[in-house]
Amino acid sequence: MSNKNITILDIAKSVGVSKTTISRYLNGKYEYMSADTRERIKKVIEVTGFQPNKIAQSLKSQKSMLIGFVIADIESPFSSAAIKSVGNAMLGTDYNLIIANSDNSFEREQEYIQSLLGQQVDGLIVNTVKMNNPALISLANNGLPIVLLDRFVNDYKFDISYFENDRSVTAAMNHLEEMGYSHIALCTQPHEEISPRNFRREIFLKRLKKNRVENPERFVFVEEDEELTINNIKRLMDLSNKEGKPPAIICTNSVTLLRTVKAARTLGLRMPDDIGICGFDEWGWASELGLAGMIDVGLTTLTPSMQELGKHTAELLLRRIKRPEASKKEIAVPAQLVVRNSTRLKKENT
Amino acid sequence: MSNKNITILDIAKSVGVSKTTISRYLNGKYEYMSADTRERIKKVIEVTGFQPNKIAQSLKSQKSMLIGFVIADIESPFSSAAIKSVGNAMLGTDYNLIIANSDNSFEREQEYIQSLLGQQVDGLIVNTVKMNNPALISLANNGLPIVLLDRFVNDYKFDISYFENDRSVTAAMNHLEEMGYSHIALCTQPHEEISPRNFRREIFLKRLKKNRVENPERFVFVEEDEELTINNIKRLMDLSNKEGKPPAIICTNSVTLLRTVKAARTLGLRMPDDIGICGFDEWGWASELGLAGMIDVGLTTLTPSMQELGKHTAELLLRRIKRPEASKKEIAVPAQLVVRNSTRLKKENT
DNA sequence: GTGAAAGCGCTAACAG
DNA sequence: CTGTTAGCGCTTTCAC
Repeated sequence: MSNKNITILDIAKSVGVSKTTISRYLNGKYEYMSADTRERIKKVIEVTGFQPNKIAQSLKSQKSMLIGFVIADIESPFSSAAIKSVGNAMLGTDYNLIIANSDNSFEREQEYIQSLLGQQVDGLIVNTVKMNNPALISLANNGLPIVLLDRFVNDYKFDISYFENDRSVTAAMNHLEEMGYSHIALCTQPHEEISPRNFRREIFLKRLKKNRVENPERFVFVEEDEELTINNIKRLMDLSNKEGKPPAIICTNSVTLLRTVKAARTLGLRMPDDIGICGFDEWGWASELGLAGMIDVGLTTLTPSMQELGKHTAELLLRRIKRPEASKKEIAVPAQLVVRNSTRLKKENT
Repeated sequence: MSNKNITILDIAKSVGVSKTTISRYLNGKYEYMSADTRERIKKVIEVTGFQPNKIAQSLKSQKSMLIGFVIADIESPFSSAAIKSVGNAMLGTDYNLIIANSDNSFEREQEYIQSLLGQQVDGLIVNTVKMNNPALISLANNGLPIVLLDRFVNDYKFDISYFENDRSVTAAMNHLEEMGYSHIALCTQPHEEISPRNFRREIFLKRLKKNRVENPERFVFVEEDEELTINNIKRLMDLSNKEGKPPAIICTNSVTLLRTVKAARTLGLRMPDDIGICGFDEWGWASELGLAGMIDVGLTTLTPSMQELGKHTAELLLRRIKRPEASKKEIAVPAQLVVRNSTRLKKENT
C-alpha cells in the first residue's frame, strides 16, 4: 500500500489550487477549469507519478470496479481455461478480477462469496459447487449482479453461459454406435450437486433406455480416483468380452478423460481396438495446439470453445451490471465432436 | 456493490450502542464490552448478515489485503499452474489475489502495475516481461513489497522464486549424449528480455563449446510459430543424416515442447529413433496425472514442482509484507529429469 | 473558473 | 465498559 502516499491534496498544494479542481481534473471535467490550470495539473501529476487512490474513490462512488470470480476447482484445466478466457474478455474494461478457489467445498464457496461481498465487488462470476443454492438466489434477488459459469442452480433463472450437453453427448453416442462398439459407458465424477454432470448422465441414460439396455445405471462410472477407474474398466471389459466386440467410454471432462486413458494403458489395453475412449476436453490453449491429437493414438474429443464461454460470461456480467433489470439470458456454447484414432474401430473387428 | 447497504451504524442503532462498540466487536476487542452487549451484537449481525465494508476498512487501515499478480502470458500452462499454486498458498491468509495478464507486453505490464497500485495492493507478484526494468526497481526502492516469479530483473536483488536452470539443462544434455544422439538443439522462444530463456540458452551454448561444437549458435532454435519449428527440424535432420545418428531437441517450456512434438509428427518422424525430444514441462495439473507419459510414446521431461514454486512465491511476499527490511531471498526450485520413451534411443542405432 | 465543506463506512485516540 | 470525535482520500453539492 506504499503508494508513496501522495494524495490529491499534495497535488493541489503543488499546483496552487484546491482538492476540488484536482478531483475534477481526474474525472475529466475540464470545463470547470482554465486551460492553464489544466495544463499545470497535468504536469505535476506526470512528474509525481500520482495515482488516485481507488479505495477512496470506491468508498465515495460505491463502485469497486472489482469482479469476484469463484471457481470450484482451480486445479482443473477447465478452470485455468476459464480464468484465461474470462480474463481476456475483461481486458478492455476497467474491471479487475479477484479469483477465489472454493476447492469443491460449498462451505468455502459461501465464505469466499461473503469475503468478496465485503470487498464490495461489483459483480460475481460463480462456477458453483451446488445446484441447491438458496444463498446465491437470495444474493441475486438482492440485486447483486451474478453470472453462473457452466453450472446451473435450481429454482432460479440466472444469467449463465454453459456448455451444450444434449447434442454433444448424443453426437458421441451416435459415433460410437456407428463404429460398432458394444457397451458404452459414461465416466464421470460425483454429480449429485453439479448440473452439467447430471445433465450428461441423464442424456446418456435416456439413450441407453431407448436402446433397451437393461439396468443402464451399471454403465455410469462415478469415479474419484484412479483405482476405481481401473476396476470399472475391468468390469466393462468382462462384460463386452462376452459380446465379442470391444466397449467404449465417454468421459465427461478432461480430468476423467486423462485418467481413463492412463488406466487403460496401465491395463495394457490399446485404443481403439481393445477399447474406445473419448470425452470432453476443456484444456483451452492445449486444444488449439492439438494436445488431444498427440495423446496416445490421438483422442476423440468433444471440444467446446473456452474462449467463447469466457467471452459470454464476461459480457453477461457487464450487461447485468449496466442494466440490472434486463431479462436473464442463458447462452449455450456448443462442443464439437472431433473424431480421432482412439475411437476409430477398424471395421473388421465389428 | 449492492451489499444491502447495511452499515456499522445500522447495527449500532439496532443494538442500541455506538459505532465504536460495533467496530470493537468486529475487531475482536471483546474486553471493551460486556458479555451481554457482545452477545446482542452477535445476534444482530447474524440476523442481518452484515458484512463490514472492506473498502472503508482499507481506507482507514491503509491495508487492502489485496495482492496484485501480474502474469506475462495467461495462456501458457506455466501461468495457469502458477495462479493455481500461488492461489493455494494464499488460502490460509486473508489476502486476495487480483490477476492481471500483461500478455507479453511491457507497456501493458506497466499499465497494470499502475492500476494495481491505484487499487492499493499490499504487494505485487510479477512474472515480468523485461529483464531491464527500472520501474520495478524503483517501486521496490519505494518500499512496495514485490516478489518476482521465475524471471529475474537486472541490476537489483529482488525476492524471487525460480526454476533452477543450470543443473536441469545439464542433466538433459548428459542424458541425450549418453543415449548417443548426434546433434543436440535447443528450442526456445524469443529470449532477449526473459531471464530463464537466456540462462538456459547460455548454459546450453557453454556446453556445446565445451564439446567443441563449431558454430554452436546454429543449434539454438528461436521459434515463434509452427512453421519455423518444422523448418528448423528439417535442417537439423539434414545435418545429422550425414552423421548416421539421429539428433535430439531440448525444449525450454511446455509450449515449445508440444509444438516440437507436433511438428515431428507432421514430418513423419518417430521418437526416439528418428529424433529425440524432451523439454521443460510446467503444466501443473497434468503433470500429476502423467500427461507427459501419455503424449505420443511418452515424453522425457524436466519437471519442476509448480506447487513448490507457488508456495515459495507466496511465502516470500507475505514475509516481505511483514518484514519490509528483511534481506532478499532467491529460492531455486529444482526440476527433475524424468526419462521416458521419447529419448530412449535403442543402442543398436548408435 | 474555483473552493469550502460535508460525507462515503470504518477505526482509533481520547474522554469519561 | 462505553461513547465522542477526528480523520483515511476522494467526490460532490453549493456558494462565490
